Amino acid sequence: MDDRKLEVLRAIVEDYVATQEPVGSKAVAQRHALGVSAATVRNDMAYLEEAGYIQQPHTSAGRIPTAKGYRLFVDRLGKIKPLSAAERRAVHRFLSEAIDLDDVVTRTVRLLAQLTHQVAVVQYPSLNRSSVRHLELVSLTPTRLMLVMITDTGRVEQRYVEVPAELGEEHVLELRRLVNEQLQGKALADVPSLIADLAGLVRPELRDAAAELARVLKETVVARTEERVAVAGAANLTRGNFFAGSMRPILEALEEEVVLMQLLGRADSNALLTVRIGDENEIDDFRETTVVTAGYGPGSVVGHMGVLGPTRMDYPGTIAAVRAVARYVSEILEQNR
Amino acid sequence: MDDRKLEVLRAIVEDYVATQEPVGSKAVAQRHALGVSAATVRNDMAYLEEAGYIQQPHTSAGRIPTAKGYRLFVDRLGKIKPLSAAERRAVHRFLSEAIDLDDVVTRTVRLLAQLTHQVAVVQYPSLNRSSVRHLELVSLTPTRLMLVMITDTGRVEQRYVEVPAELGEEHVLELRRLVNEQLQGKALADVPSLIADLAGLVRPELRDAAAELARVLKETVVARTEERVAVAGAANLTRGNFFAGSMRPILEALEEEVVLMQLLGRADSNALLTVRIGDENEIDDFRETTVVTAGYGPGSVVGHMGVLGPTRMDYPGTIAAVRAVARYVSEILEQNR
DNA sequence: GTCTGGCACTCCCGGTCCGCGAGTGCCAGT
DNA sequence: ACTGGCACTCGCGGACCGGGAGTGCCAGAC
Repeated sequence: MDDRKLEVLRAIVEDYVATQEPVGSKAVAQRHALGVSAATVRNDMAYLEEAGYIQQPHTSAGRIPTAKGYRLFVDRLGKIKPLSAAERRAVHRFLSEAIDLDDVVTRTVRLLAQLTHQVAVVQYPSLNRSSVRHLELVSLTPTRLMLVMITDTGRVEQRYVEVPAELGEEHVLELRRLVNEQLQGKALADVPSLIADLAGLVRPELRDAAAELARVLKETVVARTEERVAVAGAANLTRGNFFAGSMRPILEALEEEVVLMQLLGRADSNALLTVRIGDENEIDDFRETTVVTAGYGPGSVVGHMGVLGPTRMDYPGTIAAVRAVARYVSEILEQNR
Repeated sequence: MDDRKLEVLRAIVEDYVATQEPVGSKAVAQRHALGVSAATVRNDMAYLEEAGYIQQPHTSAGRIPTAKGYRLFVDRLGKIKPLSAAERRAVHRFLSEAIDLDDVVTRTVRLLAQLTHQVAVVQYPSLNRSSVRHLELVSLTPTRLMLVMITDTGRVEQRYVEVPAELGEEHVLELRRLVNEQLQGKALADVPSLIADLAGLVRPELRDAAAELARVLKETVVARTEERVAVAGAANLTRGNFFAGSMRPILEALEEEVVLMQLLGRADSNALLTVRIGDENEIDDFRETTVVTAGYGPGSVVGHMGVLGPTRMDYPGTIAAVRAVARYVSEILEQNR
C-alpha cells in the first residue's frame, strides 16, 4: 500500500477522533499538508474503503474508520505521545500518597479515568502469586471466628469461620500459632496441600474447629481467585454520545466482576500492553468498544489495569496514560517487598 | 381537604408512576372507581393544582404530581406494601450466605438494587460507635509496618506505618502487645486519648516508632471517619428515561463518596426511615431525585443504606424493600456481637 | 350546593414535505 | 498519475399541518 494512502488513513482517524464526524476528502486535503488535491484523496479513499479500512455511514457522506482501520493505525501509524512532565509529576505524587493497598488501587483507577477521560478498571493484585505474610484469628462470638490473612503484596483477606463447638481464648491462640507455623511465608498456591491434614495436628477437642478453619482457608485462596476489581469514570460514558445504542448494557457489565475480569484477563500476558478494538472483544456488548490494558506488578504481573472507551478514542494518548500509570504502580508495589 | 380530592391525588400518583405519562381527568374517572364523572375530577384537579400538589407540563396536557404531591402521598396515602413471603425468604437466604462483613455490604447493595430496580447505596458500618477487637502489626519491610485493626462489627482497617529506623521482629511484637493492652475492647472514639502518650511507655529506642504508630492509629479512627460506601444498580438509571437532562451529574455524584455520605447521612437519625423527595434534597443535581434511606445496625445505628431514583418512583414498594433489608442486615450484624 | 354533559379552545405530537449542503464518483484534460 | 469540473445522492433541519387528548367553563339537573 502506498505511503500516501497511509497518510490519508491517519488523517481520517485523527480528524474523526477529534470531531466525531465523518471526514470528507476536501477536509483531508486541506487540513493535512499532503500536497495533493481533494480528487486524488478521493481515489485513495475509494481504495481504502475497498480494502476495508474505512467506510461510509451513508452514501455521499464522509468516511469513518473501521475496526480494521483503527487496528492499522494503532499498529503502524500511531506514535504514542508521552505524558507531559507535569502530568508525570502529578501521577507520581498522587500515587505515592496512598495509605494502603486498597488506597493504591482506588487512586490508580481514579487517576486513569481522569487522565484518559474514559472508564477505568483496575484489578486488585492477584492472590495467586503472592504468599502468606501473616494469619490472624479473632473470636467474634464463642462459635464464630474471624480469619484475617495478610499477604506479602499487602492485601488483606477476611473471612468468618463458624466453629461447631465453643472455643476458649487459649484454643484460638493455639490454632493461630499452628496455622502461622504451617503457612507463614508460603505461596498461596501451596496453602491447600499444606493444611490438608491440619486437623490431624491438634488435640482431639480442637479437631472439628481445625477442619473447618482449613476448609475456609482453602476457600479463601482458591475460590476467591475470582478477583476483585475497582471501577471509576462511569460518568465518562456520557461524553459525546459514546454509544449509539443505550449504554445500559455497558453499565450493567461494569457491575459484573466476571465480565470485567474477562476484559482485563484476556490480555495477552506476555505483551506489555494490549489494545482490543471493537469486535476483537469477544463479548457482544463491547463490539463498539476499545479496551486498552496493561499488566502491573513488582517483577512479575500480579494484576491488570485498563480503560474502556468507544473505538473512536485518542489511541496515542490513552495508550501512553495506561502504560505510564501501570509503570508507576509497579514501582510503588516494588517498594513494599 | 376533601376525601375525594385525596383519592384523586392518589390516583394521579399511582397512574403516573405506572405509565410515566401525564394523567388526565377521564383516565382517573374510569380506571379508579370514584363514582363521579370526569368533569368533577377536573374540578378537583383544578383545586389540587391551585394547592400545589400537581401541575401541568403544558397547557392542555394531563397532570403530574409535584414534589409536594408526592410528599402528601407518602405521608398519608401510601400504604406500604410488604414484601411477599418468597421475597423475604430470598432476602434472608442471600444475606445469610455472606462470607464476611464486606460481603454483607456487597450483597446488601446488590439486593437493594435488584428489589427496587433503582440505584442502591450502602454505607459500611461506621467506625465511630464500635470498639477495638484486635490490633495486628506486621512488618512488610524493615522500615514499613502494616497495621491491621479489627473492630467488633467485623470491620477490618489496614494502614501502612513508616517507621524512622529499622525495627527487629521482637520490637514489632512488643509494640503489638503494647497497643493491644492499651486499646483492646476500647471504643474507637477513645482511642486518640488512650494512645496520646504511647511513646512514653516504651523503651527509648522504640520511641519514634511508637509515636508514628500512634499518629497513624489516630488518623485511622479519626480522619477515616470519612466512611466508605458501596453502590450498585447504576444501570437502572437508564430505565425509562429517568432523568430528562443528561444523567451525567448523577453518575458523577455516585463516584463521589462525599456526596453519597451527604445523601445518606442527612437522614433524620431518630427516624427509622427517611424519604427525601425532589428539592428536599439540598444537593442541586438531585432535584429530580428521591432518596429513601434507613439506618441499620445491631441495637444502635452504625450505618445507613438507601436507594435513589426519580421522584416518580413506586414509593410503597421501595419503602417496604429498604425497610425490610435494613432490618435483616441488622439481624445479621446482631449475630456477631 | 354539588355534580354532570357539552362545547369551544389550546397545544403537543408525529408525519410529510422540501431545500440546502456536504460529499461522492466519474470523466476529460493536463 | 494527478486535477478541476460536474452531475448526482442523500441526510439533516426547518416549516407546515391535522389529529387527538386534555382542559376550563357554563348551563342545567338532582
